[in-house]
Amino acid sequence: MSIQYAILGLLSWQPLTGYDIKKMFSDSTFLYWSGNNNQIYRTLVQLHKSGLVSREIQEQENLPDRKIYSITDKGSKVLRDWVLSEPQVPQLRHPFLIQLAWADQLTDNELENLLNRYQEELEMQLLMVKEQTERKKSFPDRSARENKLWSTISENWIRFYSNELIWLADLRKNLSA
Amino acid sequence: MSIQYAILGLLSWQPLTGYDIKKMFSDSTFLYWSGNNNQIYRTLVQLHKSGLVSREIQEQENLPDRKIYSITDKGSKVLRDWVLSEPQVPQLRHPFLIQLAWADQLTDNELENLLNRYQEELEMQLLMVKEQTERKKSFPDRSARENKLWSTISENWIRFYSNELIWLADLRKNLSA
DNA sequence: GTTGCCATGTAAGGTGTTACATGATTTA
DNA sequence: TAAATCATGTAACACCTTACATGGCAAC
Repeated sequence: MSIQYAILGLLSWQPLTGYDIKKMFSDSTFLYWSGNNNQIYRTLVQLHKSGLVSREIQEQENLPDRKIYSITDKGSKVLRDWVLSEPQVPQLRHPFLIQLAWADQLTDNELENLLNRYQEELEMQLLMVKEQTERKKSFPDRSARENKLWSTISENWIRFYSNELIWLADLRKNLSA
Repeated sequence: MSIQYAILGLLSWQPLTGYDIKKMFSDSTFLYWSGNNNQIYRTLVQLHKSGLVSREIQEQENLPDRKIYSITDKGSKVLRDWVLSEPQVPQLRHPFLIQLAWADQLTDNELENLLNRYQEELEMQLLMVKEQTERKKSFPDRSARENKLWSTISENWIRFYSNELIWLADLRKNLSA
């Protein structure tokens, strides 16, 4: 899946500039792209070319013009079709498991050290996601059902890191047994 | 992280051809690359150029020569350094959450249908990972500690999909409440 | 007689990243 | 006076994927 549907989704709420979108990406965990300029600005141009978004240009003094993008009817339809399309299972890229796979060459101390460092990383991520959920002001509130959906999405990430910590604790137990 | 350390890891067990490696990738969940030719054969050439692997060529009649790659001392060192390097938190690409994020426009029926299809996908994946763990003959057994590490790695994937199913059930409860 | 396995490789393109570039305004 | 924010964009390249190409052998 490419970034374009995520952008269409954001625009389905409100008109935004590329800069706004970029910030929303980097503030959000579940919109998992880095939010780099290259991709966002190019995608917006493409969406505009395909008629899925419209563009209003606001001139500014001493700053580049603001280009405010809005979703079109066609864009809304494409978004809806995508939302109804075949759900994909999450893709997990887990380099740490690959490190572990060949970690038998390490001493017990080195291995323990590795596990400790991984645990720290996880705890940091978990904290970050929790904070994000608290703030969450970057996105507007909507219907009751939408609020449920959104809080369940945050919950998904929190559980992911929590479960990973549980798994890690079990790994320690298993190793020392 | 790129595919090269995974390949070095496989070669740290035994000499292999590109074709062998390709099969191991496509048989394995946690080596999460597609195992396509282009990447594997090119990476092997690069590893060879950098002196991290050596290559023995076995001629065959009527078939392309087998190129059997083995890890070198230098390669073993590089692998070890990588295993000891800073663990990275897993990268989760979860397009379904993005679908859900904009799913408020759907009717209750459409949403339920979407959740059902996602559940089916998850159950299929879970089955596949479990079967893989049962078979698991593609990789040789080693020390007791290594066996622990490997079974914990499989366990990580099984839990991931199981937890996702639990989360999905909770989402249903939450929506109907 | 078609499918799958063995074994190599190439072509083309999609998707994503980091870093570079500009330049005024506000904040610490 | 250094950094962050606003706002656009480009360059270069890393990584990964699907599909194409060859061709013999074995199995069903």
